[in-house]
Formats: sequence, C-alpha cells, structure tokens
Amino acid sequence: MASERYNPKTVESKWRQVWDEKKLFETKNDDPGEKYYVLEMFAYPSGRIHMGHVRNYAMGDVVARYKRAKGFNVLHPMGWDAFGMPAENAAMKNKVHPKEWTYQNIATMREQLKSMGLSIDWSREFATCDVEYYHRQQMLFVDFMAKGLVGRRVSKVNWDPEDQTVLANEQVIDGRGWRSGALVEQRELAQWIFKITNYNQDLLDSLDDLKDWPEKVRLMQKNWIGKSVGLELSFNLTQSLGNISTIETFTTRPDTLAGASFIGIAPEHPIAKQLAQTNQELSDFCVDVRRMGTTAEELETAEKRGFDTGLKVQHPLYPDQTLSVWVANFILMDYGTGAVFGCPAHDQRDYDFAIKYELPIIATFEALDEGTKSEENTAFLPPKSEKVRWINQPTGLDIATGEEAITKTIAWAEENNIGKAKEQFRLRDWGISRQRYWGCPIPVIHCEDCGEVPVPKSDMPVILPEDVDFDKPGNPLDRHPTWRHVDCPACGKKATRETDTMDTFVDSSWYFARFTAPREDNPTDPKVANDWLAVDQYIGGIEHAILHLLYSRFFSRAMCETGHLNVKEPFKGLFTQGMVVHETYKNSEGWITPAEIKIEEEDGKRVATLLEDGSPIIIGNIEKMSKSKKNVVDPDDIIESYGADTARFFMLSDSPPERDVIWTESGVEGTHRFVQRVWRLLSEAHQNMKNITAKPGAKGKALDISIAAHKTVKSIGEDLENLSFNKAVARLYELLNTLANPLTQIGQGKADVELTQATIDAVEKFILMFAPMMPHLAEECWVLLDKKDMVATTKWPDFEESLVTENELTMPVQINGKKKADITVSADASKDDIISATLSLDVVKKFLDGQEPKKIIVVPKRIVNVVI
RNA sequence: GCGGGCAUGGCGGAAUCGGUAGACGCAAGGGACUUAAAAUCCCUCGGCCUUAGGCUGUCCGGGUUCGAGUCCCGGUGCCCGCACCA
Repeated sequence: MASERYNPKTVESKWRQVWDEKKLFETKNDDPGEKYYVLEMFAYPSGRIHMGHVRNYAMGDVVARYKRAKGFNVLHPMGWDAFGMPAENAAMKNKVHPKEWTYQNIATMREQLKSMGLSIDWSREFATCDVEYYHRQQMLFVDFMAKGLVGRRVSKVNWDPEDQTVLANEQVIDGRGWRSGALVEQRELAQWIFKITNYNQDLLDSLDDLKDWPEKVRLMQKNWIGKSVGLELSFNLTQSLGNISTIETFTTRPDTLAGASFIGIAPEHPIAKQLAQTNQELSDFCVDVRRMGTTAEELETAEKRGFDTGLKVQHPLYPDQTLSVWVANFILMDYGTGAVFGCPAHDQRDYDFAIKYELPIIATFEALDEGTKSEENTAFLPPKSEKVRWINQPTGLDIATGEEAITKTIAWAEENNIGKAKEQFRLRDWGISRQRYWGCPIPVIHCEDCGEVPVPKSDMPVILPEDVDFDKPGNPLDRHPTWRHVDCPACGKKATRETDTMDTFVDSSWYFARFTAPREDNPTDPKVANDWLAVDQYIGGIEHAILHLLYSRFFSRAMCETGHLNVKEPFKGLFTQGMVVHETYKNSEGWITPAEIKIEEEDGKRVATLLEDGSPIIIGNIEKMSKSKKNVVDPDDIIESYGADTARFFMLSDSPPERDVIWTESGVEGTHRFVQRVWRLLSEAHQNMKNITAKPGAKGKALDISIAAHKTVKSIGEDLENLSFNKAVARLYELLNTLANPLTQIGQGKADVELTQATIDAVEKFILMFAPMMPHLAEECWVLLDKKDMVATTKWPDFEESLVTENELTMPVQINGKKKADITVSADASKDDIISATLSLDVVKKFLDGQEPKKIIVVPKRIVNVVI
C-alpha cells in the first residue's frame, strides 16, 4: 500500500489552529493543580528570530509540554525585551520611529515563533515598551525610592562630545566613540543608581541555596560580588594637608605591612585632587593617565606610572621611618579606599612600580621557617629584595603561619587604634541612567526648591513623547519643546523632568513577575505572584550569567521590601544552553552564505564550490551563527522546507543542551528522515491496527516490545527531568528501531493478534513521548490511531515496574578484569548460584586449568570477576 | 595573573554509583529493489593480527583497585569567566 509522504506544511498549521481555538495553553491563575513555571529568556525584537531562539524555545517548550502531560498547571509565557539602542540606531539610519520599528519587529517575530508550534500562553504577552508595562516599572521605581533603595551619585562616564551621549566602555574604541569617532571625554555626571550593594552579603550567601543552578554560574556571580576580608589601615601624614591628616588604605595582606615601602593613591583621590589645584604638573599627570583606555589589552601592556607628591607618612611599625606618597595610575578610586600601601616584595604590580621608581623592596618572611612559608607569599623573596623584616619583631606578636599572620595583625591594628577589620566587595551600585530616548522614563522631577521629587503615582505613567526627531545627536527628550517642563508636584513651582531613561536591564529584571498577572493595575498581584514564583525552570544563554541574573535577584529582594513580592530568589532552576554554530565559508571576495555553495566528497575530503560558477570555496572554522560571517541559517527557510517539528527535533538531538550544537544540512535531513519514517510506518500499519482487538497479556516477541516501551518511558522521563534532551532523542530512535519490524508486518497484514496489541500499546507510548518535541506530528499520528482526544491533553504514559526490572539477566564474566564470557541467570540468583554458573563455563575452566581461583567477585546484577 | 571547565571512532556524542567502552545519530563503504534516479530496506564500520578467535584501545606519564573513560598525583592541549580589585 502506497502511503503519502508526511506534509508538515499543511499538517502543522492545521494543529496550531486547533490548539489556538481550544485555548489549550492559556493558563488560569486559580487552577488547583500543582504549579510549574517554565520560562525562556524573552527575546529582543531585533527583526527576525535566529536559530539560537529556535533552540532556546524548543527546549522550554519540551519542558512545558512534558510538565503539562505530567499533570502540572504550567505557566509558559512570552514577551519582548523591547527598549534599547538598536531601535534608536535604526531611527537615525532609516528615519523610522523606534516605536514603529520595534512593534513591527515584534509582529514579525511573533509570527515566526508561532510557526514553531510553541505551547505558549499568548494571552499574557507584553513588551517592555508597552506603556502598561513601563508605567508599573515607574511605580516600582518610586516605591524603591521611598525605601531608600535609589540613590544619586556623581560618577565618571565616557562622554562622546559629538553625539552628546554617554558611551559604555565597550563603545569606546581606541579612546574614540564607536559611532562618531570623536575623542571621548571623561565627564562627571549625576547618575541614578539602585543600591544593589545593600544586599551584597545576602546575594552572596543565597547562592549556596540555588542548588538547581549551574555551579559555573554561581561561581561567576560569587566572583562578581567579590567579597574579600582585610584591614583598613590608617597612615599618619607627617604634615597635614589642610584638614587631611591621615591616609586610609585597604589591604587583604596586612601581614606584609613590615615590607611597606610606599603609599599609592588613585589620581581621583581627594589628596591628589587637592594637591593638583596648586600643582600643574600633577594636574596634567592625573588627566594624562586617565586618558588611557580600559580594554584588557591596554591594561595588560600599560606601564606603571607614578608621581611623587612629596608627602610622607609615618610607618606604623617603625615610627622613625617614613614612606613617600605617590599618585599611581594603577590604583582604582572605586575599590577599597582608593589608596594602598605598596609592598613590592610580595606583589607584582608594586614590584614593577618599585623597580621603575627605585623604591625599597623589603621582604617580610624572615621569622617563618621554610616549612610554613606558603608559595604565593614568597614570590619575590631575596635576592630581589633588599632587606628582610618580619612583623613579629616590631609588634611583639607571635605568629607562626600565614593564616595567623593576617588575623593577628588585624587584631593588633585594632588594639592599637590604627585600623579595623573590613569586608570589601567588588560589586558596585547599579547605575541605571541612560541619556537615551527609547527607554523607560525615570519618574522624577527636578525642582530648584524641593530637589528631586518623585512623580506621584496619580500622575503616572510618565509617557515617552512620540513627537521626537533623531536628526541631531544627543537625547531627543532634552530637545523636546514641552515634555520636560512641568510643575513641581510638591510646591507647584516650575520644574523640569528627568530626561534620562532607565537601563534596559531594569526592564528585564522583573518581567517574570509581571507575567503572573500581566494586566494588573499594580506591578504585581502579590498573592498571585507568590503562588507562581519562583520560576521553576529558567532557560537562556550563558551571556546573562552575571548581570541579568544578578539584577533580577536584586529586584526580587527590592520588591519584597516594597511589598510587591514575597519571594527572594526569582529563579529556582536555571539552565544555560549552548549556542548554535555553523561552518563558515569564504573565498577571496569574502564570506559566503551556506545557501550559495555546494559541498562534495573527494578522496575522503570535503570540497566546497560556489554554486554559481563552480569556483573553489575555503571551508573555514565552525563559529557562532552571525550575520557578519554569513554562516546563518534562517529558521523560516528550515520550517518552510522541513517543518517546525524537524527543526525542533534536530535542535534537541545529538549535542547535550548546555554545549554548542553544530547545524549541518545532513543532520537536519537525518532528522527529517526520522519524521517521515515514523509517519510511513504508522500510516502503512494504521488500517490493520484498527482491526485488531485487544488481548491481555503478552509473551515472546510481544513481551519484548512491551518491555522496550516501558523501559523507554522510564528512561525518557528521567532524561527530560534532567533536561538531557539529546539522550531522550536517542531513546526514541531506539524504540522506533524496535517497533519498525512489527509495524511493517502489521502493515502487510502478517502479524498475529497478540503481537500487534502489545505493539499498539507501545506505539501509543512512543507517540506520547515524542509529542513534547514534535507536537504536530504527534497529533497527526494520534488521529491515525483513531483517538478522539488530543495528545496535547493526554497524560504522560506510565511504566510498569515489573516490566522494567528484568527477571532474567545477562552478566559479563571477567577473568582478571578482562571480559571473557556472559552468563544468563535469574535476577534473584544467589551469589553461590552465580559462582557455580561461572565456574561451569568452559572458558573459565580453561583459564583455571584445574587450579582454584584466588577470589571471585560477584556484584549482583552487574558483573562477575574471577581472579586467578 | 586569579578562578573554573573540557579531552572517548572520520564527526556529534552515549556509558546515571568504579563494573560488558563506543548506545543513538551523521558521514563512509557494500548489497537488494528500479530501465534509471530518488525514496526505502539489509549488511559492514576504533586499530592490529593468522579472522573460529586473539591482542590492543577513552590526550600523555604514574598510582589506588579484583576491576579505572570514571577516583588520586604529575604533565600537555583546548575552551570559558574575571582582572592593575590592593
């Protein structure tokens, strides 16, 4: 019987329509079922979806559909991270309004995502640039402000004088603006900040509880928060400078104090600033060293530069000695106190500096015997150092180990009132001001009399004006004729609006909470949000391992403090998926897209030629799909030619989900063959399957099929719980290989009744198991089996323990650890039974050659090892 | 510099607790069907050898163990994160 090829195009759109009409994936907040919240990081509406999206959302959809089949009330929403610079760049380049550009992109990408057949509750969709959303974000802002979580800080920014805008560090290339090419200036600008550092200890400690996060991400966050404990130590100036008489330093190595040879202060340090007022040379120096770039390479190669201020401080251990105070380019004002004591014998930077400016190098470990010197502490011991001192002598302390040296020195400093123990964090407060148009307006009004006044909630939302132009550089909100001019809400006097907008990371820091009640007047309905949160499974790229996740963790805490939420950690489970990568192709003209070439095998080598004229193409490295390398594959094309199920299934096959997956044409074809094979086998068999009446029990081959199906249910269940999609896919291939022959027989009308009934059960399980990955195909196959309900509403198959546990098993027999034979024994065979079965084997007899074995190791159900 | 990870056939990868290494897929080779092609089906597929069977094999060198891809020590190579952070 000839069967038609499966046509995904017509089948897939049909089922999507059915799901849609039945509103199968709309989730109710009052559903009594146990909740499960699965979320993929929402998308930036850049224009079109790419394969990375397909992978991300395919994974999330498998989880959503699987959990739904397991009986959970699943929340699986989608939205758009829609504010941000690209919209403004497009506006400048193409004369299109950012709003129009953004919403058009959203419309395109929504349709693309829908063509994937994702089980998303689209009724909860929103974009962060919707007034309804940023209105609530402004409410959160003023609530945070009222709780003291918002601050204002003057900080240094990269200022592009031509574009009249602030640039991020990454946008400064060789000291020039990436767009304008103008020399970037350092400007001090008042910025709005969120006080994330209020929570630094809690953000650090709670990482230990995030057991379902990748260890790697927790570590990255831990390092980012960067707690270090040390000593804040004060040095007395020999002559006070105005009202400054001491210099505060921070060190994690107070035990090296005896080796201190100079004081280094940052160019922005108050002392440096004060001296610079009367010292032109110093002033020039400070400006000059800060012109330096901030990229890794520049820092790597940057030489240490210093300026001797002429000031001296007293050495706390040796009161008759003084240390000179230098302004040094490698000291950072915003870490610690902006001042250090340099100990060249034990620090590479201090050493480089001391060599250059001929400062003393004094080692400090004389008192420790060789055994207790730790490696890292002795890096620059003699002969490089000039003198050797040890902190025990001047302090009278009795210190034997490096560990003790730190704690005892801190205690000594505290007793003598020259310093105190200090916890230092690397984490800084979060500057959220952006001098841009396409973002959430900061709801504050500047009044000459009242200062910074939050916009009352009754006056919200502060709506972005739409009548703006992008002809000139800078922030259009600043140039708008009327928008910024308002009356002060407190005193009624004429005042001006804040024209900065919020960092787009703010928008993405609480969207997961908004999804729980997206049309609520308040930012959240706390009862509903607390029921849904935390997100049980969050899935997204590793690139958000630090900032987005940290900011979201801050926001949850801040929302708890302001009564919007009662869940501190927003993401219970986190999964970071790998990228989609592809071969690159090029010739002398440049990069070539995969669609333009042909690859053939010649003498075992793959040779690429240009389709157009057969000219040779170089096959380059496998790299992340990117427009610049032209190695992108458009999801639309794939879905058009193979269908969404094939695209989804391929994205989940082969590579473990946390690793990169290589997109190959042959791989996709292989996946598509599987789709067609499933359809062909089932459609050939379906007429005869319907005629078979159920008969209980199974033996022989039918039993084998049952066992295979039940085992697969067990293992795929485990695989999906662990998000090991690639393993689940392999199990599905295996099961189909087992089912293929019986199905062919049924198709030919050859099978006996008993065999086919077991097969039908197995086939049903098979369909239900691939359904989360290939939902359209599953529904269509379900119809073939004459099912009246839908796969999408059918529960996940069960397995019978008795069928999964073998009652007879084959154990390998090793002799001296090398496998020599197999024995088949019943599962409850005793050790003695197994041993006698083993000893009766011919191979074993041959090896023993009449001798007694030294030992026989029997691991029940696993292995037998005969030691001779 | 600091911190972390990885290394298995031609390729992607399995091996969940230290117990049969290479599941499953891709690529390749051979065969069947066909006038032919596509599609499909069957077989082979780590290496070496006298092909029943044997030896060898998970980056390299040691070690622990009856038994190591898996654990420990020491290397090599690649990848990632952070970084004048005191």
